[in-house]
Amino acid sequence: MSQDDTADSAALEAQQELPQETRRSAPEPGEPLTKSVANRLRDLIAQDNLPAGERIRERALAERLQVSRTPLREALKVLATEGLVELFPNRGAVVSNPDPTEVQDLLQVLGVLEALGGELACARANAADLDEVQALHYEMLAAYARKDRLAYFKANQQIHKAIVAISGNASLIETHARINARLYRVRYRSNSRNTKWDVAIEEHEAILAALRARDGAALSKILRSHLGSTWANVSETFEGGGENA
Amino acid sequence: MSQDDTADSAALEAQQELPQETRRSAPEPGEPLTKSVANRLRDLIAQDNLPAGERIRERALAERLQVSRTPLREALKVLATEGLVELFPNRGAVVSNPDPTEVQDLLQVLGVLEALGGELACARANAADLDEVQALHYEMLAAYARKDRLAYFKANQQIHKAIVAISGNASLIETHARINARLYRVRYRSNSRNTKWDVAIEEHEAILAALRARDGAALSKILRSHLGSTWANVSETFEGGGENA
DNA sequence: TCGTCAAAAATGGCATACCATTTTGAAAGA
DNA sequence: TCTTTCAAAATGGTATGCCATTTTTGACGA
Repeated sequence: MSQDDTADSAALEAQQELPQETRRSAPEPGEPLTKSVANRLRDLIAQDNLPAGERIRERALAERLQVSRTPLREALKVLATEGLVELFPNRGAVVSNPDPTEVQDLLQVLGVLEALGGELACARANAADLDEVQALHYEMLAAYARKDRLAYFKANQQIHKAIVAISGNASLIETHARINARLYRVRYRSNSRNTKWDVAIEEHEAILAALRARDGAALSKILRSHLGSTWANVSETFEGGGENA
Repeated sequence: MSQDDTADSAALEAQQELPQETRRSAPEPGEPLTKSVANRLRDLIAQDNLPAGERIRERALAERLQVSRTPLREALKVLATEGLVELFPNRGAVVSNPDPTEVQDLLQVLGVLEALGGELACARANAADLDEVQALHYEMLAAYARKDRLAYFKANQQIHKAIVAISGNASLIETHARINARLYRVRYRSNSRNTKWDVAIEEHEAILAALRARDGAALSKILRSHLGSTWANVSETFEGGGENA
């Protein structure tokens, strides 16, 4: 596990900074335990704190999370529905570890979802929306300049999320987030290894331009092909080192 | 509730014939109760046997299904994740009843999913695939000729499902099915009321032609606009009689 | 040394019990 | 008659216990 050090240390960093802007340090009062546990599990999975491919022991994990098995089991069912874990009857749960084909499929779906998001965003964005995306873009450039991979990755994710959010289509937003969550770990690893940031930056410039020009068709096209580049990066990761079964 | 009779009697018919080809009469041995219960609930919801908008009593429903609350609750969490029911902390679950905006959003997403499905299907379909879709198309025409709304509806659904299935993209197939499930009830109602079958038939002819010609771009476009017609029908239903809160 | 197999331990599946919150409904007051 | 109140009932949330299945293990035999 030589060249994984970068990825792993970055993953360690991520333990403090949570994916997206989901801080779940404070479990709101009155919030059902099941929901809280599900959120915590999502974070543990995204940050690779719950080893992918390994069997999940309900009793042990329940104790670790300081809850009984009931809410934990309910949460696991939810995560299984979301595709983050797989359930094997009478044989427990395992954190999903998508193979290259699955990742490719997921990216393809994500592509058309973002394409739709971009199309709608061009039609609906107001000035504040555009400014916010622009701001996120600058944040990403800042992270790029500092070669801060984690910050870069997160800003990048937020830009795509923001564009989809502008669409105003609740179903699209939710579906996009769901697919994205399933890809999070893989893309994170890919990001921490990949060196070709330049291409992505250029594509993002084009994205910004199309959005500002409200050219829905163009933005749509760019966003879809943008995920093509993502696949190019991710697939390298697969070829490179497959340290997880 | 005058003009609802047609819809309701058709819904009654549907109680015997299950949506899609999902017959769950025989719960396989060894299948977890939670899964089985989730399946049964999906059917109950699709067929309007679980009144939309009404509060679900866990104890009562558990008794009705002859299981304890534990697997029922686990199943409800799953259905909530799928968007088929909504959970209110400490206040139980309710069968989701999408408002017009939600339906529009869902249809929009379904549109790009089917567009992608069609594109991929054109590239991957083999002779048998094409023949099967053609067969389903004829079945639909048969139902049309007999004015058998239920059969027509189901054949229609199956055609779209089949095209997406040909894509071979597992994530797409799953996401498509998930969104479709959320629209099932609404579309069913719309189908049983709507009189303009002709348009849909024509569009389906075009779909078939594009698929046979393996014209991915064309099929993609048709499928997306096809759901525009669906929205036209469904929205009428909303304007017409809103018998459910 | 390796494979087999049965007993024991561990695990997941499900039911039940108990608690906190919500809902109900009847009595009291305006 | 319409509110308000508050206690009883019902409901959802969580923990625990038991059972069936699976996994482990170590003794036995090839």
